[in-house]
Amino acid sequence: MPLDEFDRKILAALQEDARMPVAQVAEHAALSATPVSRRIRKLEEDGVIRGYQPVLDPRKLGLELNAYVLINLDAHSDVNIQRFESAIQDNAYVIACHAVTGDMDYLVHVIARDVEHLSQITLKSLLRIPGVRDVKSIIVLETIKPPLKLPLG
Amino acid sequence: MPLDEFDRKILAALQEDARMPVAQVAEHAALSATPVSRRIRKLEEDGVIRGYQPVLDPRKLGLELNAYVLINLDAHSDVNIQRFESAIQDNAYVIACHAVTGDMDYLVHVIARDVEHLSQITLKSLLRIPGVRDVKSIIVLETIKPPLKLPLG
DNA sequence: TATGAAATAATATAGTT
DNA sequence: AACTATATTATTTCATA
Repeated sequence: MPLDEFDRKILAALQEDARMPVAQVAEHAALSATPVSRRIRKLEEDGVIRGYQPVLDPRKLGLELNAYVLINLDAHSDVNIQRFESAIQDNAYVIACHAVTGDMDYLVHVIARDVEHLSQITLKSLLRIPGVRDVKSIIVLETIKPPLKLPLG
Repeated sequence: MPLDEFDRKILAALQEDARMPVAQVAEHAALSATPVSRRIRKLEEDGVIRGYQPVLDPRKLGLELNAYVLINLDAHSDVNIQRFESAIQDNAYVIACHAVTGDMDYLVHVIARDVEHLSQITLKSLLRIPGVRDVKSIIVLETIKPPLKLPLG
């Protein structure tokens, strides 16, 4: 079940364009369509490919502001953690969240329409989650490299 | 050219599964296949949909460790910035990078096989970029919410 | 100007070797 | 794994609101 060179070439091609026709993926992998089709299905079944997503332009959706918000809880009880993580799941403007090392507990990726909207999300949603002590916002000024591909080497 | 409710429903369906058949997207949007097909193409042409990506499981690719690395430059000359950003583009394990506010200049999302690999990336690649003064690593312990969807409301 | 239904074209999948 | 045949699916055409 480990990936071979064909699988890597297939994944690389799909990372270029997940809607690329199988025949074209096959060219990239120096294979014919049939085995590529079967391999893609196997990669899906094995959970290597978890799904397919459109890459949307946040600006075209009116979402101009990205921020990374570091959050601290005042007590790390199960209830607090449960409540925090559930509030995070429910907030559509929190597009990612990780528990992290260091003096802050969570790193939260927030996307917002503008500064006022970010402020509203921070003050009215994040800071009001019970157990949240402190938040520090890192605001994105410019995206140098957008998150698109994973390394396959 | 602003998005209407149909467009939002279409985008929401595609965010569930970008390979969903047009007929099925059409059901979600309470429309028939023809206009959905045309609307999707228009969304692509307008740059709202920038492309399509497979969602890969990093663990299945042997990438077990995520880190957010904050980086400081010692001088903000054009050369330094140019050199830094170009080095970032060339590094496949840097999967995203933003210029940010605060006392650090950049927030870099690194994905690595393990702690040793992260250490190697930090010491042998990032810290060796000319102009880099300081790095602070925030290591991801657990992903609470994986980055998948953008809010469409 | 945008839709829906039907016809056509493109593409993916299954069977066979 | 490839070739061929079949089945899905997408797109175009055309009539219409």
